[in-house]
Amino acid sequence: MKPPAPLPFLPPADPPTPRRTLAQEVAARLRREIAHGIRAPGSMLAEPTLAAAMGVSRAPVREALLELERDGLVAFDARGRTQVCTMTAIDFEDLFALRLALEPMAMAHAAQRIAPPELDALQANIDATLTTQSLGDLSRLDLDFHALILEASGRPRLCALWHSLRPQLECWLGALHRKHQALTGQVRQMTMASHAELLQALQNRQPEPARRLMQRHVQGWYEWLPTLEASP
Amino acid sequence: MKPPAPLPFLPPADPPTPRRTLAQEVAARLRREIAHGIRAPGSMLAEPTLAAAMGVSRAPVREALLELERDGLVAFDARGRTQVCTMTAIDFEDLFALRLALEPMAMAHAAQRIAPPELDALQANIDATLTTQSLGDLSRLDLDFHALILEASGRPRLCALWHSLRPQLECWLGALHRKHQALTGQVRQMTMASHAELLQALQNRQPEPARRLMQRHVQGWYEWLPTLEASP
DNA sequence: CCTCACAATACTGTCGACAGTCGGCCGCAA
DNA sequence: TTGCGGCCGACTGTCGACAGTATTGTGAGG
Repeated sequence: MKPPAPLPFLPPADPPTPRRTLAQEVAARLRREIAHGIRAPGSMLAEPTLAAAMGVSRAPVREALLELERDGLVAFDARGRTQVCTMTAIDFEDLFALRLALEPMAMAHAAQRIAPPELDALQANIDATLTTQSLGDLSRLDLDFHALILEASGRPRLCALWHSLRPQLECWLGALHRKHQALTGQVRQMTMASHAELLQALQNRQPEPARRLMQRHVQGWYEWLPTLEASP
Repeated sequence: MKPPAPLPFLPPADPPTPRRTLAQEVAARLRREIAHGIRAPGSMLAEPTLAAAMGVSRAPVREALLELERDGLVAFDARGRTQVCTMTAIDFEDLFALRLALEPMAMAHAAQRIAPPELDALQANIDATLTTQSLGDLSRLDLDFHALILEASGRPRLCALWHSLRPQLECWLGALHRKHQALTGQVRQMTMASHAELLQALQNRQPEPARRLMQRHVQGWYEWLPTLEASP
């Protein structure tokens, strides 16, 4: 049917995971909207309304809402209706307590088995941090850095658990950043210094010092963030 | 309209959560079938087949499969088809490493804030353990005991993370138990003794000793289970 | 006998529709 | 004016159907 046409130039051809389903797109969009505060905590998400707004049927929307519930961004009431979760100070503590349990462990594992390409990716992340302009980009790179370490730990469930917390972290940090855009430079400085130390610890390949360093790093954030709240 | 009829006898009236949706029932059934080994690891789960087998349409089945994926019992390939996960020795280590990170932390929190009704529930669990006949019942009560402690910790996310691991634990323990029914008595003895110690530690309300005890308890199981494997 | 092309099959992702149910609003009566 | 009852609307849970696509079996040809 087609003329010979011997691959004029191969099309974009990134078949690894272009498997974007509508449900995933809806979920990604809702995640962004929640993280950006467009969907306020406590507001209801009705399936027909969302479906109409996004030009799809209810099926992908329903699937996306189930995914957001897994992420802890929305909750279903007894009658199945969906509501954007509200983050309290207790949730904040809870979240960081879990980071404090999971990330040092991942760091110890990663120090034992990390490979050069992964170290390069971490270095690239630090380099990219240099040119960020907004706190939004900065915190995305920050979480990416930690995600790389989790993946380098080689523990799939550990990694999965951390990723199930990430959307809530993004949501929390997003709310924080909308109030403190002015601090970008200072935060970037802190982040880069800490991450460079973490990278160095991974290169040294000693699990225990690496674990302790990550413990201090997360603890440091945990103790520093409330000071931001106190001084708007 | 009605004659006086002063509440002849109030109907079953358990409106707390009879909100069983078809998707939840399908998910529960599939979970059981996977834990019991009826759905072998690696076997495919096609939506139309399952829907026909259970007498429902594809919609609840699809929702149930998403839930099972969240539980880590099934996985989707690149084309969206569903496959029962296979558990390897690495997965086993992974799972227990996470218990070792989460449960001692929960134990420390629970020791500080547990209330009498929750202590009673733990005692009732230990009592129920006395009359169990099968390893299946035994491990369900065992996991219930730990779940009660997680809930008593008052950290919703910590609890949610642990619950996301539970189906995999049930699956693993189920496979183990089908091979070692003979050991029920011995296992019951060990479990009851350990759980009584844990309950005592909670009553003492001291976080650090409680944490260390739970650490030893989980570590003990982690080191004991492989010896079961070695001596069938 | 092996290989290649084609047809038949099977499954996923998505859509629109329907029944059941609950909350809210309006009107009516005391 | 206030309390009550019935009607309307909205939303969820579920169903059946369709298009697109990859897989498998089959048959023809070398």
